[in-house]
Amino acid sequence: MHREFPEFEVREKKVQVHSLPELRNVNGPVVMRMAPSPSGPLHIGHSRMAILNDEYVKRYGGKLILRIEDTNPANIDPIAYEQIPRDLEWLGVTVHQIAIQSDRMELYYEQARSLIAAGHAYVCSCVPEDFKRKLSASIACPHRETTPDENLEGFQKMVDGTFSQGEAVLIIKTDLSHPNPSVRDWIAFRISDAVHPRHGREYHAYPMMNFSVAVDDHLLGLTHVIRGKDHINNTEKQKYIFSYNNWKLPEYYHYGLVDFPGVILKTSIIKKGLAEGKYSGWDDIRLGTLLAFKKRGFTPETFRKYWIQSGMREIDSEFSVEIFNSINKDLIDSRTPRYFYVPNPVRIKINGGMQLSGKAPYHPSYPDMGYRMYSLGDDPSLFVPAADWNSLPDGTELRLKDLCNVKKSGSSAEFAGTAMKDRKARIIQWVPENARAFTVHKPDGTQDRGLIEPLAEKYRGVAQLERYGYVNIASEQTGFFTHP
RNA sequence: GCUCCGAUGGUGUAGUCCGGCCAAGCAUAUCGGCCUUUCGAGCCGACGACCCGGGUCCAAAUCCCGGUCGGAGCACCA
Repeated sequence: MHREFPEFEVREKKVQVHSLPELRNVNGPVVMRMAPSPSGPLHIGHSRMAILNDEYVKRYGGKLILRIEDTNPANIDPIAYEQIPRDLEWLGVTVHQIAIQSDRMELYYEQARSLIAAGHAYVCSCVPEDFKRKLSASIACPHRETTPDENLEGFQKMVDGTFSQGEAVLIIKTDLSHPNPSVRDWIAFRISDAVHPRHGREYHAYPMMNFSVAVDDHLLGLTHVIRGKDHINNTEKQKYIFSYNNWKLPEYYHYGLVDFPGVILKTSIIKKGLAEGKYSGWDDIRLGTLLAFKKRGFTPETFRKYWIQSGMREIDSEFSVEIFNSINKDLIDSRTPRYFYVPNPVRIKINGGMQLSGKAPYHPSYPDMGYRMYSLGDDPSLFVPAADWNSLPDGTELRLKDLCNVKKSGSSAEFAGTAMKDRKARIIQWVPENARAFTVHKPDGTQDRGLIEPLAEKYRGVAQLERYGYVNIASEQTGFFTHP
């Protein structure tokens, strides 16, 4: 359109504003929560729930409650009580209050008694198979007609340990003809003999998630609940508790499930691997834990950007490593120094050179970061990547980056000046003879062994190893691969 | 099987509630160009999508019906 006067063309750069939709019914501050089960440290899957809730609390003001749902004593790893808050802190998630469910047992008992007294719950001692059979046929079990007094007495026996594991459960009456059989008369309490890491054997009757969640969502004053789609049916069940008590329902949102191809997230698998010595720890970089991403040098802001960009719709999706890496690269690149690393090195001698010296910027876009200077002397030897060297036919001219041109001649190289003349020549990295052995551990469990330039010795943190990738340098000899 | 939900380019999404400004925006990937002593960054360009079939309407990605495909849940896990 403005071809003739391109300088007058006003180009408005559209800034991508990926923001989350407004929540319904926000009147003043919001109260939200995240509720991981304490089976281990948080992984990337949890980070979505944490970030989304945190984003909204920060947008509207209010508070975010971390609720640790430790009501199944058989599935608790004590490490979680400490590690989950640390993981959240690293993510930049602001937790205003922590509620540990196993410390709130009396509240659940109280609510249970009140529902029993009102005739909304009953103690059932049917064998599970019978119970299920009856429910699927929409038939009431005989215990459903027990009087509130008898049920209160029965519940007391569950609580004080007169009944033992498996002998009785407390059931919430719902609707026996509900189309979804799992919503019909669901279990609110069961008895567990397992030792609870915080309370030992103090309690026998433990609330099921649907009961404690409903009670807490109300008592803690939740205004909005954001959680995964896998909870849609649970929401349905929990609504009965709200309705029996005439409690105001929070606004519910359920985001779609994310498939993380090839990422190891399941705590059961991780624990098995840890026990077998297959993984070095919860931060083993083959895992999808936040600890592992941290170790690889990812910045927490990457998680936030990624999940905001993914939105909150109910569509299931596949996690895009590509986009995740790209976000991280964009965030870290400008403050990441450059170094030379030569994986699988081959030694070459440069003939005909004079006093060779190298001068390479720490960051080409930021000269103020300085330069790496190397004096190599006459006819020096150095190392280059075998993959590059061997793929070039004899006689090819190539450039050793920030050093000089050479012409390949067997296993040595003829000096070919220092001027940039052939812009098409391949430019490769190199390291001097006194380079150090350096191993890069990669998330697929493999390692690359090679040589890193001496000036990287003191550096710790993520560096861009030119033409190789971003690596979190952890020690003089080892680094963890971040991404290409 | 039953209940519920969803479907926009290779990938991730915006738009769908309240139909028209959407011959569909952004990001990422790929390809090409510029720049650059990195296969990094930056800039420019190209590529590429509304699941299918009906219906309503002046007008449908958006509403309705049917189909297909995919997902979640399914009862002493959370």
